[in-house]
Amino acid sequence: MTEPNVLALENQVCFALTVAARTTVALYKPILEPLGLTHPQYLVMLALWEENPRTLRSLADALRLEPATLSPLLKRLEATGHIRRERSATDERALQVTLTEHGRRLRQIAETIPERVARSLEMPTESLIALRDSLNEVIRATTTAAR
Amino acid sequence: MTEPNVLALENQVCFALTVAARTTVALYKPILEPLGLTHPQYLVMLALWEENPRTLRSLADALRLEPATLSPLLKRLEATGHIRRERSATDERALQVTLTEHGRRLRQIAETIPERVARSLEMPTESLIALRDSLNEVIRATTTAAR
DNA sequence: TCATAATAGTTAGTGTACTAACGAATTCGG
DNA sequence: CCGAATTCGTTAGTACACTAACTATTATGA
Repeated sequence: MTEPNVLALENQVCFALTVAARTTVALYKPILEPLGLTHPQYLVMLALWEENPRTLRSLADALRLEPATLSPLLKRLEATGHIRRERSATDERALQVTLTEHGRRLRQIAETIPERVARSLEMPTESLIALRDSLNEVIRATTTAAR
Repeated sequence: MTEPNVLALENQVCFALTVAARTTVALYKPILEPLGLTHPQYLVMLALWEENPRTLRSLADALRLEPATLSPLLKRLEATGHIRRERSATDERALQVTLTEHGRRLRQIAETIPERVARSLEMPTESLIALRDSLNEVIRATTTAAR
């Protein structure tokens, strides 16, 4: 019995994690391109389809992103006509993000995306749900540890 | 029984995947900082500790990165004294990457990292192995689909 | 009330990661 | 053996994602 190599690239969860994230995002690229969206922008749209006018801070919390990361991302979404950015009337500090008519309409097309992606992953639905739950466990552990 | 929202952010595997990758990489940051390494640079070192003089192309294949991504990354690793970059004697096109004495020595310190990270994830080893295997399944599906 | 603290975004700078276009070296077919 | 195709890296340009430092606004408390 040989000593397992704890430093072997293929044994690292973090390596599998970063590669899987990259290749999965790449899978979305040709699907999202016709909608004029990148993958992070698509996640912003998902958050807005759930709750429509919401602040940058609210989006940053939901997406687990820093406001500084989201800021230029939202400017691009405004430039492509998906959203409007305007100061909140009640709190001048807050940036209110609102879907445009175009942005709202895109939802219908987007509704077919999850199934198309799941199909190309060629994994049973239960496996994908188990994977998602396992990833959420990782997220919980990593974000509480960072406190 | 309500219709499950297929577009809900929390239901997306791709969202869990990107967040988990980001938060896990963030976990490595304070650990790798004393070694003068970022996380992608650490992965390069893992690949080099497995096989020492190897070409940029070989590294790119092992790390699943484009040569264009790896190129500036290797220049930084050379600037920090972890590796040497030189043309192969047998094929002038190939860039041979070799660990420096410092780079080789770092391996001993690095050997404690996987256990430290696994501990802070607070997940049983079998769960982590299952997660890694599941991620590798995703990688296989996404990369063969891209052919 | 008025200085101070907290909160919301923005900007600047660093480091991946990708595609596309390119130059240089090698290989291969005729 | 010589021109075309292939292969190997590099460069340029775009887009995230982060930290740190900053402005502006609102809330707090002596």
